[in-house]
Amino acid sequence: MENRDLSRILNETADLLEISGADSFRIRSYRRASEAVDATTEHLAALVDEPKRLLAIPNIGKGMVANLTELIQTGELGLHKELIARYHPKMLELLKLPGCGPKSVALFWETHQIGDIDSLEAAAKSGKLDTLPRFSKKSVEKLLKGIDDYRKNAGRFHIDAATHNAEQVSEYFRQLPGVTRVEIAGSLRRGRETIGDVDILVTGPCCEPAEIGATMERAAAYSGIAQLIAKGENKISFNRQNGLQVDVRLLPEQSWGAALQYFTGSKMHNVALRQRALKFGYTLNEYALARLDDASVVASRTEEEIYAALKLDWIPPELREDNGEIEAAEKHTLPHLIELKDIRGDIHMHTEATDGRNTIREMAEAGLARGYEYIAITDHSKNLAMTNGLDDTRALEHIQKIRQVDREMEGRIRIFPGIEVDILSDGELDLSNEVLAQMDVVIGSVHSLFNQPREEMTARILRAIENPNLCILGHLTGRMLLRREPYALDLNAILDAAAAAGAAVEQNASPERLDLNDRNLRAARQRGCKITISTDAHHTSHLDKMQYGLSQLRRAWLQPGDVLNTRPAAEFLAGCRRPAQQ
DNA sequence: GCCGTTTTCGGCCCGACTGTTTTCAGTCG
Repeated sequence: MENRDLSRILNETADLLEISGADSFRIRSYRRASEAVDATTEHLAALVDEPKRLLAIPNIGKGMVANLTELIQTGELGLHKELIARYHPKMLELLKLPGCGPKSVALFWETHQIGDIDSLEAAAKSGKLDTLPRFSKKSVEKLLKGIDDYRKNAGRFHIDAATHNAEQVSEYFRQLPGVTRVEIAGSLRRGRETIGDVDILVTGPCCEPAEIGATMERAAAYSGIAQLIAKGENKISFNRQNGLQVDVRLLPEQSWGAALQYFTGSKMHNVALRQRALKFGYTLNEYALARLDDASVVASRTEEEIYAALKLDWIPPELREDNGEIEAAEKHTLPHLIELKDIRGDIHMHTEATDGRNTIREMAEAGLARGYEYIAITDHSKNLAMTNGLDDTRALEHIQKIRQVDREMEGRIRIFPGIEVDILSDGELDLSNEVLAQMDVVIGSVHSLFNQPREEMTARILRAIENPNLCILGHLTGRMLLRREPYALDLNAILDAAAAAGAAVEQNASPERLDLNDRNLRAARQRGCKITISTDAHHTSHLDKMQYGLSQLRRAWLQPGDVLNTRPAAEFLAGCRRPAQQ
């Protein structure tokens, strides 16, 4: 069992305990344990015979070791199972609805035995909920809207979970006899932020007619299959434990390039490419680019050959959306897309001073290990009381500590003092301007405004942009979680104001909170808005998430120079200084 | 349920916002 599965079950147990009205401190213990398991780099299932090492993990005590041992040995947790049985298997899904917390879920269950979204929707529509305390017509309407929004995203997975699963499956196929190549295709290869299902392509001598039957049998024997959906001659489909569907195709080597191109998509890109093929007197499908007249193969072994035969440069998968990439490939004007190695600093991270897990020094070492030239420490401000956010006094002390560690690192990596402040309901920031002026990086966040009407919220952010101490707008669209629709705000007005004021907008690379999608990013660049990317790391391991946010930047055709933290330290700092201050 | 004790029981991050509650519960971060 993987760490993330252990972590998930502990977290679900916490949710269920919360619905059952259990002691809040016990619930918190399960959540902390879940986080601790997720943050551990060691494979915990391998430590099942060494309880002392499990016990050494912070927030894992005797009770949790027993829980983990049970989970690893039996694949189940008694308490988790018992609570699910008491309620409904789909009960936890209700918690994913916006504004629907444990108290409401418990109320729905106690009054009407509602345990899944379909029943909740039916009850809401029939007026059954109107009699419940705290449920007016308006709140029921809001609930129904939430159900609609949720369904739009249901069944989709964040890019990191999909990548993790796809890599595990790929690993299995790579070690099968006669396999020479395994590649992830589909929307995951194109770097979409959420993924409906995963496409994996396999080729090698194992896929020749004499071998393919045996190979398919080996594929079906994979232990990572939770539920087999279909098994044909050259394609197998199955669900993973978490419900993610994976399609694996066994392909002959000679049509590898055509298949990779075809199954990478997107649909619109492929349509445009096939039209272009017709103009040249060719036809394109998943097996080959071939002549229309005599069906002879023009190209099929590699993507490069196929694009070249269509008089096109090879197009990076992230651009294959029929957004002008074919014209650019024809004129040799495709952008040199930004890459991980272009990023010189991760400029949004938290430490143990607030809700991070590591020290300033540990974050700096982790940044150094990833080859960064600088980082910015941006802990929370006081408005986020739950995180022990910094007030003016503590913020000033924190600046001193950050500068001290900066000196200790002796130039191997620079550490800039910063802060993630909250934009308050009046558009002010929640720390004094005297203190903010001493920070190199001030990120303004809209944590507490998420439920505002569009005009209100936009006005508050516009007001905050007027503050010259604000360098970067963070969490801008509020897509903090997959379940939530973006904040209702006038993004264009905000981008215009930010561009005029010299403030940057932030792409948060953490997969569950990719704030800006490719369209937003394109709009930002068109307006000449500064753009940054960072991980919002709360743990050293989170720094690895940079790659996921990067694919959105690539999809927006961004080049290294478009992103502020691809610049050397001095240029980056100059970019953070607002014109009003210069 | 975890942790750290002036060690085996008591403490454990809390403020802003919303809606409908005329005084606060629920949700969120």
